Amino acid sequence: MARGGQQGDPVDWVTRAADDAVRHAGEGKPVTVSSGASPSGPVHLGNLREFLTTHFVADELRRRGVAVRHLHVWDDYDRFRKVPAGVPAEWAEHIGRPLTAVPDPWACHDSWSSHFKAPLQQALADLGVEMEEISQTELYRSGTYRDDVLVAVRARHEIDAVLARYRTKKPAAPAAEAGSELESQEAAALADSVAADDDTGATELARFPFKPYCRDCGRDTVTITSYDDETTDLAYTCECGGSFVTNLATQDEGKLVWKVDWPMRWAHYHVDFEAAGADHATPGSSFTVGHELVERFFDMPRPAWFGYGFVGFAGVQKMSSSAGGVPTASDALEVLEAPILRWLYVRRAPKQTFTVDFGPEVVRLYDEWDALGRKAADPAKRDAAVLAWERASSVAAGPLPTSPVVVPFRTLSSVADVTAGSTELISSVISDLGFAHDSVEDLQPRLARATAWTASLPADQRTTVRETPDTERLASLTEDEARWLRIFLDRLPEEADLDAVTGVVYGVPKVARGLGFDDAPTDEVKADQKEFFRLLYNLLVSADRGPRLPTLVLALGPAKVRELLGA
RNA sequence: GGGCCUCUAGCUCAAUGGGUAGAGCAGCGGACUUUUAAUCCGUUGGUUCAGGGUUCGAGCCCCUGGAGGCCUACCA
Repeated sequence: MARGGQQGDPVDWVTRAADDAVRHAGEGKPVTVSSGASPSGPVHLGNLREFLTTHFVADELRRRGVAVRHLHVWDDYDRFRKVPAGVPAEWAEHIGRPLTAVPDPWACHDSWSSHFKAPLQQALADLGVEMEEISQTELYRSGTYRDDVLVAVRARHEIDAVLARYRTKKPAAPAAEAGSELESQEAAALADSVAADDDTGATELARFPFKPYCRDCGRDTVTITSYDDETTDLAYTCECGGSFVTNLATQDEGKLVWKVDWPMRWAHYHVDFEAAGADHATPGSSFTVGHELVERFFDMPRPAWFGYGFVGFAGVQKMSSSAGGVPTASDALEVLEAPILRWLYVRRAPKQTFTVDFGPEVVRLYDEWDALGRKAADPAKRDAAVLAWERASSVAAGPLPTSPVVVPFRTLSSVADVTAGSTELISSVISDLGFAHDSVEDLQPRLARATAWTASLPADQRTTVRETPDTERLASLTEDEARWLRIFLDRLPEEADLDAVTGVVYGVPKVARGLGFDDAPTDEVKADQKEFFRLLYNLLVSADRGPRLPTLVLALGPAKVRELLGA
């Protein structure tokens, strides 16, 4: 179909993934797409791809009228692995406990996991992502997976055989090949692995697919000592000294190891599509192993899937308020409108890596977005790029909020730069620049983004308005300079009027040379203008150049200008 | 060892199941009463890393090679 490139709707990766998911579920059946993430730290823009990739597929299905469930699994029953920088060393005590059982070091949430979930949940709401969140802690604890755990435990030998196949490396070619240091390390690891395989009892239990959290100390620092298939009693000892027996059919005190947990979950919820990060998408990794496990032991075809690439960051200045120094979705939303952030993730093929740039590129990004929006208004121009715009700017339920009056981001940020952040003043200057609007609200949400972005720029890229007059400079004015200032102050209108101010700014040197305000400038006047402008920049912003003077003067207001010019 | 991504204009990057290689910046020319990372118009500039193959047609698909980057490799 769609030959000749004539008609036919544009197609992108989302369309194809949605097709795959429908095929997997069966035509006409409800579709389940799933994402998963661990709240072990700040959920950064790389992790966001997990949520958004899945969301776009779910949203496409909703647009088609398909019954779809976007299931988001929080891996909050995973163990706390290490104490990150910036967290008190005492937290080492919690290593080995589930993330939901670790206290929040910042004391603002009820647990470690909530602390990192909460900001992301807000960001996702802003991004229009609707999903059903589930907590592995709650589900494991409530016994939801009991039967699935028993299935995995009964099949543990076969499962281990599968896992072993993926982890056993092919014997490295003759050691005579000398090889690098790395290779000899691998050889050593291989030897260990082979030796371990020869071991029977202890090793087998060491690879048990279910791991309990210690009933006493709550950590997973346990060693399984026996398991009885008849009674489903599992005995373990813990490094804390405890020694207990838990029953897999009646008690819920642990979880499946994660390579088994994943396929179990696919089967339990009948997941039709789940994307995987590049780290998981590699052969022999969790995904490929999981695919085999879900089909052989949980009796379900592997979900449709693809791997997605990583997200890089650039131009991060004062961004990234959260711990870790990596920008999060909330950080990005400070600067980017929600549709634009969505656009970054939908416009590229999933496998492609891309970089989110918080520096000067932001301006261009907004310009391109606005240009694409204009193109999208013409139905005849609907192509893949427009399709990406549609996916980014709205969800099945409707469009995401946009600024009623669209002003170029560059303009907003420049004005914000010189107006010390007062939105009323910005609004007024923007009006004077020719963007009519009824209230500040008409400029939102873009204005707030522009203000935040401008504030994040390094000082040398910003304009710093003087707080007090430059008395030294004022005391050493040349004769011409003094005359210009006198004329300027004399003529400066009290009303904010861009044309009037422009006239004065350019007219001063003319008057000084005996010409009229509206006379054409002579070469001498032009030279004087340069001098005069520099003087004004010196006195207003301590620089030789700066924003266009009429707008700068307007932005500062007559009172401030008079003060800085020594009136 | 296995896998993935990237290589396109001076720079940063587009080109979404093959159909005339495009933008921004920089440069150059011009306009504007205007030094400005807040104006407009025009314009220069590419053997798409190399070599083969498939095709009426390849930046795109296949093979080989090169350079750079990333991921993964029993207990995450």
